[in-house]
Amino acid sequence: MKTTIKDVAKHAGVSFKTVSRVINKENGVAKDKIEKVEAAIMALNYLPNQNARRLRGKSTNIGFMYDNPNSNYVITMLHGILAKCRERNYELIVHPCQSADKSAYDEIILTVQRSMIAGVILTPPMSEDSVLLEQLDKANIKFVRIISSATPPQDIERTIYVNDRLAAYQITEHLIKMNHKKIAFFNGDIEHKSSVERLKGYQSALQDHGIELNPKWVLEGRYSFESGMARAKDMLAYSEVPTAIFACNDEIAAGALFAARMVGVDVPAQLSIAGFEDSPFSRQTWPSLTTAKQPNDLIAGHAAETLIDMVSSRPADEPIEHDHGYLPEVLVRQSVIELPA
Amino acid sequence: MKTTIKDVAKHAGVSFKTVSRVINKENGVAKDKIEKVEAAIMALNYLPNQNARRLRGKSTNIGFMYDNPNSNYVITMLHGILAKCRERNYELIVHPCQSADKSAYDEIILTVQRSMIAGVILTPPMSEDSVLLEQLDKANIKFVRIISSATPPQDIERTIYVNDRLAAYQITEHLIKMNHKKIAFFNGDIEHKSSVERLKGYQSALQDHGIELNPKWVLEGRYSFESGMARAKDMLAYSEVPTAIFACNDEIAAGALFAARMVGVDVPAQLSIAGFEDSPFSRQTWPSLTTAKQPNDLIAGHAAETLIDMVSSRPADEPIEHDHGYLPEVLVRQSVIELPA
DNA sequence: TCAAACGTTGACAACGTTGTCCCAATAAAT
DNA sequence: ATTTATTGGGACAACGTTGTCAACGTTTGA
Repeated sequence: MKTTIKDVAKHAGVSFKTVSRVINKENGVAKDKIEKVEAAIMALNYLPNQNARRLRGKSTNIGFMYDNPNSNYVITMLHGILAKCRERNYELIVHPCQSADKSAYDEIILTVQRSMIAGVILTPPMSEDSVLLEQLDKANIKFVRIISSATPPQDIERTIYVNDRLAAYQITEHLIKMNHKKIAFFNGDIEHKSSVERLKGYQSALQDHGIELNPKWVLEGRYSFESGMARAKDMLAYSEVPTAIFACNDEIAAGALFAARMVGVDVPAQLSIAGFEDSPFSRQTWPSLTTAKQPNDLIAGHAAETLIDMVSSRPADEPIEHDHGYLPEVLVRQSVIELPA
Repeated sequence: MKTTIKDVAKHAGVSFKTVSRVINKENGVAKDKIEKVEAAIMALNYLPNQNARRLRGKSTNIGFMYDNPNSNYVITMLHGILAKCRERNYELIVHPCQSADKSAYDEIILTVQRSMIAGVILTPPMSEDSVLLEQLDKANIKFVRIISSATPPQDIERTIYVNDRLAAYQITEHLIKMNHKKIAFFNGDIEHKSSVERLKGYQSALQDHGIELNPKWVLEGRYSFESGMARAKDMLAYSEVPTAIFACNDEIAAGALFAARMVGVDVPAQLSIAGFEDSPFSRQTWPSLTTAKQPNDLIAGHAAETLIDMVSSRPADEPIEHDHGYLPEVLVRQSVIELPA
């Protein structure tokens, strides 16, 4: 038998409404009663029934929708979001989905409505699909999204952005400073904005350092080990082989590493490889991967905070500045070697 | 303005209770009315308010508590559980925790009570902590746990078990069949029952094949890359070096692989390495790891199903047979080589 | 001294659903 | 024809909370 607000009221010798006031920190309750009520709450180990609360008032659920095969990314985001939810006493509905199947969108919207979710957090690639965003707006569902962008997006109040372009620029620049001039780029899924951004960063770094881009060395592909392996195998059979590969993420880099080993090319002695994302295994390959680390926990926390502020309709404490978005940090490890000048 | 059950009733020309009956598939409603009500539900795009439902009736939340640093494991379990939850119309509260900090237990129990969670799913290592289990029982919280065991546990009705011992036996046997006789064992966290079980499997495989166990080759450690690397570095400096390593999981194996490469030992030519768990990266190391794959999605789904049956207090459809628990499957890849007989 | 104002408190309705009960209409049995 | 089951469906309470409003006692100002 659960203890209810009325049990507390009886125990404290007040009406149950007064107990409600104390719980919700409304003002207009005498101090001695507050103490009595709090004592009663302690004594009875009372916990408000969230369902009743939600029935009467507003929803305190938010959703996390994702369509990303990378476990590590998802878990990091999840933990960042959960931490904020606990802090703010919100509950999280986790909802993995396949955005490939566009009928999934209806299902998402249905889920949101059914679960009385106040708003959702979207991550790439779903966060970049304008069809989905429009549908959400039409269904009047609030959301905060995380995207890849080099400049503040228009809807900055509900968008957290990560400056992949600048980070890719820095990685490329790092390769150039190590005297690499023949630098290949292995792209990820072209539908992901991050891959486009990373390519742009690569391109402008080359340009700024007066290195001509060889289009044969810019390879399309996917964000997968297999893609990296296949592209590297192709490329290593070229008549002119680059001295370095900038892979759009660590999986691709690991695939390239694997292929290099298969055909007997030594990394980094004969070929340098850089990745992106700082996946856990990037530290554990041989050689370990030079890569860029994204502060995903911070990003997720920020997104959750923004969403909760939005749906609890109280003004955000102090709008967090985003002058340049979140900037991944370059991690120098062993897979890139310096060439003689 | 949300549409409620009464709007539907008005639209269908029946009382709202009848609508409730239709929704809950209670019998005692004429067919024509059922059709009318269903049409009205469609027309108004009505969705029952879950909070009101839960307030009146039982909780439809279950919890997933975990304390496992392995993202891939967690995500796989999560998805297995979520799939069942959707099917059965339950909601999942995800709750990562640090079981190291024993005060976390109170917090878990508090969370369960606050969120009106009907029951929780526990994974190793938490699922093996008798203190936690006792506290849950005392707090009258239902749970289903997943553990490592070679025989059916006493509380079989709320325990799903994975036969790590037999799988480890099979991996070891595989090594023996490849003519390895000097086989080292790199253990994981000794507090995890899985590591104890895997060690036992290793031991009895050796015994059954008349190979004497060299205690110097059984090394304590943790379930981590660093542990595998350190142990391998130590071991490769021994006067007598084994021809194969059976690592308690893939991370350890990857660490050993890394160390071998560091000191110039060729894998698999000079040293075979087998892992355990089939982590995604185990396919992507060079050479790819021979390992054992656990059917984690099935296991998680089974756990969720068992728990939901338990808390919805309806007898399980047909109790699923577990004669020997779930058996991981040996995956032969490249990191183990056959020795001349 | 009385009225107005204030701070404090409680009675009651409402949220949207499900469970209980009971009544009406029909079918079956006498 | 009358009674007895059986079925369908409605009225109402209940779940545990918050919002609204009125009433209370006390202080303040005229």
